[in-house]
This record gives sequence, C-alpha cells and structure tokens, in this order.
Amino acid sequence: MIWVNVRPALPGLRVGVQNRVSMTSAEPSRQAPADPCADCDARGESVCNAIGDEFLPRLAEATQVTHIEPGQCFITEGEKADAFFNITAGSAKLYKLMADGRRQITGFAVRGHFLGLAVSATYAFSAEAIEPVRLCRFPRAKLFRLLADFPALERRLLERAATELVAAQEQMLLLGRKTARERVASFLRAQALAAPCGRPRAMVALPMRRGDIADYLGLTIETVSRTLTRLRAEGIIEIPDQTRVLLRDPARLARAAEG
Amino acid sequence: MIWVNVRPALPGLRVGVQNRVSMTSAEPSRQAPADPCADCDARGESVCNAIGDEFLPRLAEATQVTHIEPGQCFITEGEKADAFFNITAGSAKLYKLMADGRRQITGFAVRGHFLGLAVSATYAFSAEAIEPVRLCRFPRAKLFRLLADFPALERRLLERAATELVAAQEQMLLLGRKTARERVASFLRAQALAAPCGRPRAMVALPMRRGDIADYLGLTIETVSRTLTRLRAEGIIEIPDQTRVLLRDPARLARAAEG
DNA sequence: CGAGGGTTTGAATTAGATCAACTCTCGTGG
DNA sequence: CCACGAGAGTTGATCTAATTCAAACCCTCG
Repeated sequence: MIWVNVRPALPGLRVGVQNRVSMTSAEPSRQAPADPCADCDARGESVCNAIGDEFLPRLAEATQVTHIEPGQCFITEGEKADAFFNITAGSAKLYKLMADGRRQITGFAVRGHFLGLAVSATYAFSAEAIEPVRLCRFPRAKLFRLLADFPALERRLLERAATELVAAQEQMLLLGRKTARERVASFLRAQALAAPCGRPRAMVALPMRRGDIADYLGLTIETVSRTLTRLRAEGIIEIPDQTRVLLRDPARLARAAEG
Repeated sequence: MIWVNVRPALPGLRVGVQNRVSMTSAEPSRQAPADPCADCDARGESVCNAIGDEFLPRLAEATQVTHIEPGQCFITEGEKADAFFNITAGSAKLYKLMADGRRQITGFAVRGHFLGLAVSATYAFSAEAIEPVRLCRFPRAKLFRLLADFPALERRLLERAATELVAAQEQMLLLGRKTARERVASFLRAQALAAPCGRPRAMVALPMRRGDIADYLGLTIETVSRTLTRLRAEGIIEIPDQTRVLLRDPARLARAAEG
C-alpha cells in the first residue's frame, strides 16, 4: 500500500509573529492601537467574546497575532503543546499521520475555531494553513490565567469542546459506515452549513485540494473525483471550477448523504 | 446493503431510580447514610473528585444512583438531553444509527466516564448497557448549578472533553486509514490500556459482542472474527473464551496496529 | 510554448463485504 | 440424562465497492 497524498511537514518552520499589531490596513498611521481585540472582525465567532468589552486590553495582552502562509504548518503532532490558537481568518487542515505516510484529516478550521485543547503535554494532531491564516496565539500559561479570571471563557471552551465532540462522532459514523457517495454528499452539505458567513450557501467554497478531501473522507483522490463527476452528471451539483461547487439540488444531495 | 448487527433500541424504557441510596451491601441496616458519595468506589476515576470531601453532601443532593440492565438503553439519540450521567460501574456502548439500521459505535464507557456533554438540546448518540451499569444521573439544571459553584468541576469536565476529543481523532485515523488487521490490533491494545483497573493488562476483557466490536471498528462481524483467528494463528494472542483475549506478544501486536 | 502540479478518466486488482454453512455453548424440558 | 433449539461465533466461497495502476487532461506560470 502506497500513500502519496501527503506533503511532508516542514519541521523547523519559523512563522512571523506580530505582537499586538492591528491588522486594520485602513488606519496604517496609528501605531499600537489601544485595543486590537476590539477591532477584531472574528470576535463574533470566537470564544473570546465571553470576555466583556471592558476587559479587552487584558485579552489583548495575552495573545499574539500571527500570520501563516498556505502550506505552512503551525501545529505539529507530538511536539510540546505550549500554546493555544484562535483562527481569525483563512482556513487550515488538522490531521494525523501514520509512520508510512497515511494521513487522516480530522477537520478543517476556519474563522472562530479554537485549537490546541489538550490535557497532554504534546499536540495530538498537526495543523497546516490552506488559505493564508491569521490567528491569535495564546501561550499556555497566559490562557490558563485568563481561564482562572474569566469563568465565562472556560464555559465557552467547554461548549466548544462538546460541539467538536458531537462533530467527531458524526465523522466516525461517516468514516465507519457510509459509502463513498454518501461521504462526498455529506461533506458538501456540511461545507455549505459550516461556512463562517452565516446561512447555508448554495455555492460552496472548497479551498482545500482533492487530496485533502480524500484524506478527510477516508477515500482516495480518484474516488473523490469520480464521485463528484457522478453527482454532476446526475444534475445534483455543478463544478464551475476546482475550488467551488454549486449545490443545484440540495434535496437530492441530502438524500444522497443518507441511505 | 443489509445490516443486521443492530438490536433495536427500546423506546419507552423505564429504568429503576434509587435516590441517594448507598450501594454498600455490607451495611444493610444503616438507612439513608449521611454521605453516599463519600462511599463511592468510583470517586477516584470520576470528575466529581474535583469537589472536596466537605461538599460531598451537596454533590449527593444533585444526583440519583441508577441501575441499568444489559441491553437496556439509557440515552437515546435525538431525545431531549435533560440529564448527564457518570458511570460508576459496568460498561456501556455509545452509538449512532442511520435510518436503514447501519450503526457506528463511537465508544465504550466504563467506570469514571461522564456522558451527555452537549450544547444541543438533544442527545447526539444513544447509550446501552453491556454489563449491568450503575450510574449517577445529574438533572441538567442541578449540574449547571454545581458547575457554577465549583469551578474545579468545570475544569475537570473541560479536561475530559479534551481527552475524549483526542481519542475521537485517533479513532478517525483508525476508521479512515487503517486496515482490518490494524484496526483489530489497535482495538485490543486500547482495551488493554483503557481498563478501569490501572496498568495495561495482558488479559483483556471483551464484554461486548463481536457485532459491537465490528460496529466500533467499521468492519463486519465476519472480518473481526477472521482477523482475531489470524492473530491467534500467528501466536500474537490467545482466545480462552469469547469474552477474553490474552495478549501473548504485545510487541508484535503493537507492530500489527501500525504499518 | 513547454513544464509541472493538480485533476480527471479508464482498466485491472483486491481487501473486505456478502451469502451460506457449520460449530459451540448453554439453557430447557421431556 | 440427553435431545433440542436458539443465539453467538467461526469458517468457506463468492462478489463488489473502492483502490491501485496508468494515462490523459487541464491550468497556470515562467
């Protein structure tokens, strides 16, 4: 068995860190804004919104805004888990690797996702940017201090973890018991709902590669491609280009996702 | 495709509830012991140990000790999530069903497991006893009051959820990318470690049926059986009876679980 | 225009599923 | 005490969905 979908992780990767620098390009003249977290356009989707406006400077003090380029790895499975991450823009894939290169993508993270929750001293998965990622990096100790001071934040994290767990169980059902057709259809439906921008969209963005979809669904690239082609031939979807899919018949797609 | 591993859930099942009754049969004469949670032999493994001894009466007030017989279902997917559960004895299987009967077991719960974490108003999975189960049932409102009063309990739940999430990701890797042989070997290794009783055991108890193992590993009963037979033929395991497996060569089993 | 990476399509192969006996154990009752 | 039957597990023979191998097909970009 040979597995080639994998791009090796870049081990000693350096990422550019900008500490408390506002990303608002409309105001390039202001240096060191009083409160970068107040300007954060991901505040609505993020766990940090458990912290009231009056404490935002305290929040800003605990975090570093960081940019990650596509293909760069910002969490590596097995390495010391010394920080937590909150994605504020872009998208990333989370995955586990086996010794022989087999890969399972356990999820895609977009704006508002919080990464790194782990009791263990090391990360249980790797994370790599798909589109350019902007994220807030919380050193372990600082986050724990925040948690101690803001119980609402801890509650929010618990809710997030519970939601992730439910999603993981759904994914186990998909991986263990669904056919290729059902997996692809389920994936398209989920992507339509999971978009960071509100209501279910008919036009689904697929910023990840076919190999990523395959490794997320437990299939091969070829099977994903064939299945998408089939769904298009049946008039259920349209594929204007490789990064987008139009859901032309959501009802039939829903039926294809179940029995 | 026909799927027969499934035993239909019993919908309107009644379970016997004993409110704050000590299970210690050695002291049948004492009625209404001052502090049942202090006697709890699962306290070491349970999240409740985040609550100090001095507050145990408060804890006991919030919970009901309940017994579940094998085959009985005490959580049903889709139903109103009005309670949380802490298993204190026995074992249960957690699973999701598809409309046509396909089943994915998402985990096995033993002493110390906390169930029902969910933001949603309904349970995302079903739970059915395998061996006779003893559990503490926490009505939703009472647990939330406990969480508000004991931040350490909330922290403990967050740790648990994070640990479960890591396990779920490992299971996704298994379901999405491992061969039948690797799945069965991984399962046996995990069971040897996950036993509620401390260190890895060479003799692994398998209280669940072959069909349960199959639905947990995303395989069929026949494939599980054949794979176990093969591992036995290779001298890696012994199968004294259907409910137990002896790990005869843990090193080779570990190799069988990976590439 | 040509190279190279990603994707699609086609043909051959296979791991695991399906179908079908057969075995084992255990409880029941004549 | 033993025949019987039911449920669970095992084993064998076939089948198939998805993988593997192989080749074309697109884009994009220098």
